[in-house]
Amino acid sequence: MPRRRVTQADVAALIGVSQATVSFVLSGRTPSGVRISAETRQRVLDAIRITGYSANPVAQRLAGGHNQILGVFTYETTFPSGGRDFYGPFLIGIEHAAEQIGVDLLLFTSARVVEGSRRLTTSGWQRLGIADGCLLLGQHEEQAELQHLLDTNYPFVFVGRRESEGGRLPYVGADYLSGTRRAVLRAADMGHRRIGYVGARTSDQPTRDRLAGYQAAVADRGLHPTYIESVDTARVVAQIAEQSLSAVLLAPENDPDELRLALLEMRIRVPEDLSVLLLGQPHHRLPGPTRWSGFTIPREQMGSRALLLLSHLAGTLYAGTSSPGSPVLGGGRADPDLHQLLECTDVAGETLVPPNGRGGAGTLTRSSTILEPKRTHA
Amino acid sequence: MPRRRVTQADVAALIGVSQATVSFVLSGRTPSGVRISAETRQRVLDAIRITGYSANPVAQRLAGGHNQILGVFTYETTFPSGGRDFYGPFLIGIEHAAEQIGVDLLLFTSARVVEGSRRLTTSGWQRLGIADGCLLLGQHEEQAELQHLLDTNYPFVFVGRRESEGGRLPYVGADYLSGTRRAVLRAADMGHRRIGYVGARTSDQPTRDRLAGYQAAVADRGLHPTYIESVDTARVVAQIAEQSLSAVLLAPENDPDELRLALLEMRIRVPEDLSVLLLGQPHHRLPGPTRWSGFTIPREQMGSRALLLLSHLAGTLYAGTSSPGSPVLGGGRADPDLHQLLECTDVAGETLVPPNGRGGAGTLTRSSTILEPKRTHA
DNA sequence: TCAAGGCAATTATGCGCATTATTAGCAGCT
DNA sequence: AGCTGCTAATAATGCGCATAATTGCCTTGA
Repeated sequence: MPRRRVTQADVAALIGVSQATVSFVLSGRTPSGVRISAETRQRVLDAIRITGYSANPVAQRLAGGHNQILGVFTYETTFPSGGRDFYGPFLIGIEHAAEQIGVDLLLFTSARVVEGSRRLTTSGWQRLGIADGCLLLGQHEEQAELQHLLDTNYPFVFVGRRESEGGRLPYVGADYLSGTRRAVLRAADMGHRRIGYVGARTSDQPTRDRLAGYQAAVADRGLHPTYIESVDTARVVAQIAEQSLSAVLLAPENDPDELRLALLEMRIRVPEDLSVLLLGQPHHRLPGPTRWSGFTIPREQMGSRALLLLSHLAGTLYAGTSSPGSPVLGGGRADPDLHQLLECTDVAGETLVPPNGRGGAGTLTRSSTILEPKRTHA
Repeated sequence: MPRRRVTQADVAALIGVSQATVSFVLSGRTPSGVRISAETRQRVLDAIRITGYSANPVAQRLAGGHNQILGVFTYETTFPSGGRDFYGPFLIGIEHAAEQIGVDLLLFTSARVVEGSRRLTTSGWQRLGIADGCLLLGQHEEQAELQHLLDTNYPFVFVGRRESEGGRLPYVGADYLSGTRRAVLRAADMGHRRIGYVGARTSDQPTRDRLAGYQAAVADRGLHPTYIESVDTARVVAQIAEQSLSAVLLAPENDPDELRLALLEMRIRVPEDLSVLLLGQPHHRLPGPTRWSGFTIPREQMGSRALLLLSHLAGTLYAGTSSPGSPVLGGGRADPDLHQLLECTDVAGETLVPPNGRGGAGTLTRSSTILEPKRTHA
């Protein structure tokens, strides 16, 4: 057993052929009119088995080939120490898919951190090249960086929907829009008429999608939209009371447990006085005992689907020595859809019930005692 | 701006020197009597700044250098989907350290899975070479594989203690032994005389360490050791009653909440009738509401310390263009300790109280009603 | 008998960098 | 002048693989 790793040259020498022949057999491709006889091919394969040869991914990559490594770039720290981790579920899916298709995952943890989020600067850039392609997770991407990505023709896939001119950014996202829409309809069908939306007024895609879904569904049912910006919990509670809402949709940046407590202080019970629908898993802390109604994002599935898509785009799929020779040039000339939207999973939960007193709001008396919040809002 | 990435040759051409000169300036090393004048060095550095050059990690590695990539090999799936993840906390620490020292993390998710655990087979083997070194996490390692690792002189570090002849396996572990010892002493100092140990009878290092700690502490205090093997919860409960224990140490493979419930069925309340000390975070499911006494493993710290150690061993630490030229050959000729044991963190918790009726066990009447368990044990 | 053409493979080259071996230039000395 | 010794750099090589360019051989047709 040689201490040095076995190379294609070793394999070739063993059966008296050239290194190039081994390479051709391995890749299955023969770009320049090269032919390998069935017999030679078999001898090479045997020699590979005997020597236990396995390609050096580094050399493969340097020579312009693929190396079965896919990158994962997270704009924020991948594994946050405080509270629940946001990327965890995605990574579970990603890892699962990676295991399935036999690729390694490269986490770009070395990227420079600017203003709390990682950046794809020139230096970070070069490092991407190690992998055949890269998954991008997080919200803080910059336009310039994306442009660069597109320009270089490097395969990448966003986890999470990304609108772009010409639909040039590939992504695997969750369908917040129809999820939110269904949430509204569920409440409406149960008799709720005053259904509010509580969330941050940011311009990220998920927020836009949720708002669009809310708006559309409310219009559908001839209801009146009520937007509540969630900066200060006390304020949110006050507004809910003022507007005598009987149900609210809660964007995931809210902390539902905190809100519930604050509501309780104002004698508004969930769900007896107020139904609550969660639009995705809350970002904050660990889940409490409450089974919130609403929907969840299929994060694991998003992760694995994204990796699969990326793998297609990167052409990282001839794996073993099996298939005859799928074309692996270009970038994603095959079928996989560049824009995949996954359905959100509705959760029945226990916080959606018919409106109080079966009439609708029944909140008039309550609201009168509540209009002036005791808390000062900083 | 050239579409192609900037290479050392480009930088060199810009100021009219050779590619080798650039390489020398970058690495700071001059193995064979090569000298670079301060002036030239400065010009090179300027050119690098101007062009935005950044090394190609792939080429670096192929040419026998380091590439600031450290591998992470987990014998089990890194991100388990069922229940709580075991590696998570380690990874948090690992990532944090990686970010600090500016290295990327390579997850070997492509390794073949044999009998439910990943293997470092020959093929998996080759892939390790991509990284400068590798972290190993998990219990299912094989002797042969480890031998191979040592033979090839590839830098690696175990997360978790590993005994080995000659102490050749580098690791960063938790001091289960003294942690367990302290747990016993805490109970004894509170008046407990009958302190049992509940755990699996496996031969892994943590179990051996815990048992050693238990044994030593019990002997210290002149107590009698009671070992209870945890296969069937009902049986465990029965034995606890039979032996009229007033406190038990619970190895982390037990599910404390489940045990507590089972105990309750036998009218044994925790902690009134039985004090319980947890020897590390339970492997199973999410933490319940109970604040268990005992200790926790500093998993995050283990992760980051391990990565730091690995980084030393791999010589992955000249980073920027700063230091004059630290020796980077050999393997870990510096100070970092190859065997690091981290102290476990004691947790006061609410399940350790003085023994019932201040006398010791006070369990005689209780045990008589309990001796025959109602459950059949499969 | 010789060119044309297909087959089966080989040789050559380069990816970007680290590193060894080598060279050019010059001062100081005998 | 010629040699040594020193500084400051360059040229050359190889890592292991992918791939373009090329070669040798054999069959076929005229």
